[in-house]
Amino acid sequence: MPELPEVETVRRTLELAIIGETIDHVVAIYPKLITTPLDDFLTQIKNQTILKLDRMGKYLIFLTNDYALIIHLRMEGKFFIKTDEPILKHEHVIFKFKSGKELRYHDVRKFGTITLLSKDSYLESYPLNKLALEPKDLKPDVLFNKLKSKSIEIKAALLDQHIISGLGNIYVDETLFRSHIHPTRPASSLTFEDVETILKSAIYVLEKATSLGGTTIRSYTSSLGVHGRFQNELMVHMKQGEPCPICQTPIIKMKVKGRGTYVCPNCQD
DNA sequence: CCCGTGCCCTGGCGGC
DNA sequence: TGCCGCCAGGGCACGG
Repeated sequence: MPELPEVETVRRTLELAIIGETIDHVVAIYPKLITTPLDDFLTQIKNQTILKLDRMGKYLIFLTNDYALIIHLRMEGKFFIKTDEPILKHEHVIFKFKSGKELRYHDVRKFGTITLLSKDSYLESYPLNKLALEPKDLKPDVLFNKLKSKSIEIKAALLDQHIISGLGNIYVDETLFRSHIHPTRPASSLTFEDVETILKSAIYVLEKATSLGGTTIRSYTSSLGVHGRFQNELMVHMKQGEPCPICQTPIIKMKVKGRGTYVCPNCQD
């Protein structure tokens, strides 16, 4: 479940390995992950050099001479650097560099997306054109104004990348716990102070998690075998039945917008 | 426009 | 032990 801290960890790790590499060609073993027309994609990406790695919310952006390669890892996407090794079952797209190095996109659930857009218009194009700012860049009054007309639950709103970007299921639970706000509160019921608290909590949680290399739970580990350490800092996520670190009340698990959601029924209301 | 539902996909797990 | 069915979930298409 790569969210902002995991994607940023991938960005930092990959940066060291592929900046300056020139793509000879791409092998699309499972081409459905590529959302732009395949023939164009395969032709345009040839001879492009990786100049910079960026990130917006949960999107990874490889900037080349002429293009922006935009990748969403979704649930389990990850990268590996290899050279002439057998292709594994879940390696779906292989970027072959002129140096002989290979960047392999690995995704058990095949949920990820790979999009190639022109470098001069990618910010104005789907999917980045509708992406909201991430917590550290979002002003409380802007978020408050977006939330005050929403009837949806606050957790659903915080998962909506058009409202605020970078948060996913894990970090929304942690953010709302630290904010003492229940995930099912209608977004419109939040005060300006509540919204300020949520933003401060989100910024803290995301920065702390990023500094620890993200969270490694279940099947997800970042690319290149990097294991995060934020799972040791989780307060409520995956803690069903365990005592709340503040009040000792057992953490409960519930469904919110179809997502597994962990709450302290005493601290959050 | 707003919001809820179903879909994509496969490994892992619970139940029998 | 083996098999079946269901669950996990980010973001989009679709429909009311």
